[in-house]
Amino acid sequence: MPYRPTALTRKNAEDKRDGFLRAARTLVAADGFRAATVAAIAARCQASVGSVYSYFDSRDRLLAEVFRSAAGHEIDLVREAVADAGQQASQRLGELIRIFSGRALAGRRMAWALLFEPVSPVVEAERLEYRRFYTDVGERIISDGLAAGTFVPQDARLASSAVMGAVSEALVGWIRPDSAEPSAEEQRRVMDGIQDFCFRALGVRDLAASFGGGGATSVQPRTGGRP
Amino acid sequence: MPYRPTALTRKNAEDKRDGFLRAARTLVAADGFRAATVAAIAARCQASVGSVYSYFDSRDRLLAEVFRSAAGHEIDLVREAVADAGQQASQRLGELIRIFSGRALAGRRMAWALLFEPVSPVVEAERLEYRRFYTDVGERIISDGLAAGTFVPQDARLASSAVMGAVSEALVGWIRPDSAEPSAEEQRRVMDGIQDFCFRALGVRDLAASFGGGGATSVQPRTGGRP
DNA sequence: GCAAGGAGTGAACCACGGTTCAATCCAACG
DNA sequence: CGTTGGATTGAACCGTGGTTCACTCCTTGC
Repeated sequence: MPYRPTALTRKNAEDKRDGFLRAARTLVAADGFRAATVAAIAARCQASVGSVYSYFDSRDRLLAEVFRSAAGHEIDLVREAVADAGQQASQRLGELIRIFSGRALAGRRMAWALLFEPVSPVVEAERLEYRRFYTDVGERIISDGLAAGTFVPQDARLASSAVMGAVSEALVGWIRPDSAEPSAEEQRRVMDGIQDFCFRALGVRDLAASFGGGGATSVQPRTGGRP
Repeated sequence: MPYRPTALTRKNAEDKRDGFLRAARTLVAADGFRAATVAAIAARCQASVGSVYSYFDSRDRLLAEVFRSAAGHEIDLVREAVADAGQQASQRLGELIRIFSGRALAGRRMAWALLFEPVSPVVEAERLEYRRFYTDVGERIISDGLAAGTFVPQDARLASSAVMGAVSEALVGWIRPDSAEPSAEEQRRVMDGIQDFCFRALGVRDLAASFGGGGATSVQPRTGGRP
């Protein structure tokens, strides 16, 4: 508020900006981007509509930033999990799939918003990048697995896309806004099913060697008995 | 136009209605549902905006009908191809995948509109049914294959969803409005890749017995040498 | 106190495309 | 011909939600 702009004013301004972002994020997590109107965001901060525009060029940019931050958080978790999973391509891909699905099932509204909700082109551009990240990570893992002979020969990029598609589509029924929340038991079954599906698709060999032997996976390329 | 409503007037009215539907469909096929504004539809029939509303309750219903008809046509083709494919579950699923992908790659704009374009809730409801059809057909085929021992034990519904997701996601990069048209060679590669991926995921056994042995598929659940 | 000027306000504005409806047209009947 | 009434017209209307901007508020420096 003084003449010279800089002081702790800077901090206050940043806090305010952050407040708007956090408010928007909360709204998105609860009811999707659709619900994050400028009026709702402002109201949640006990601020006026106009003040939002002194911190953001437009609603689109604000929402794009919300998307980037929320998606970035998911990405970090996945990246971390994949990094901690060791060398085995199958283990790394398993982590990718499980963390991705687990997070989606845990935060269904947000997952739906990030993955499926219709959004403006500006936000859609963020989404494209976001999806691309997963496809890239998947491709890298699959390429490694291919080189190591863990997977059956195939186009890594195509396979990665297909994996992401399979995961997304298997999830969408469970995270749609009007769908009922799946029980923990169901969640486990879905996640296991997805992983098994993808592992088979990639042609994972000697699963027992990769994992403890118990666990979710029941991939038996040739014999296949009932669990 | 006479007092008594029925005559060949009936036919004329139906023709007109059909004209609007066809016009809308052409617009959708060219630029998606977004482009099918009431004004554009009317203009294409040299009619006025208002006249559209004497044949349809609302734009949404009109577009829903367009969706249903376009999607219905696709469904017929798939149903037919699957029926002609014989008993083998793997063959039937192969047809489903190949016809679906082939059609999408041949009519990219329409495929994008039907599968991915953001649409109003009313049209989205049609889409849900449309996707459901494919998932149902897939599930039935997979169940049959499971019973016959053609596929490895798994949840048929989940697997069907995953297959449709894998197919869709593998295609989306090629049918996005701003993507370049893939060459025939690329199209073949994509379709083969998708089918192989899905077959492996399902754990198709003794492929050579199902098919001629040549062709695209190169599924080797255990041995898998380099091509 | 008082002037300065940045921050905040919120009602008005705008864009957009679907929807309406009073006016008009016109083929068919007597 | 004159009348009838369904078909057609298209300009005006509306709902929605993002965006603007003239005005107020309030802290700071003198």
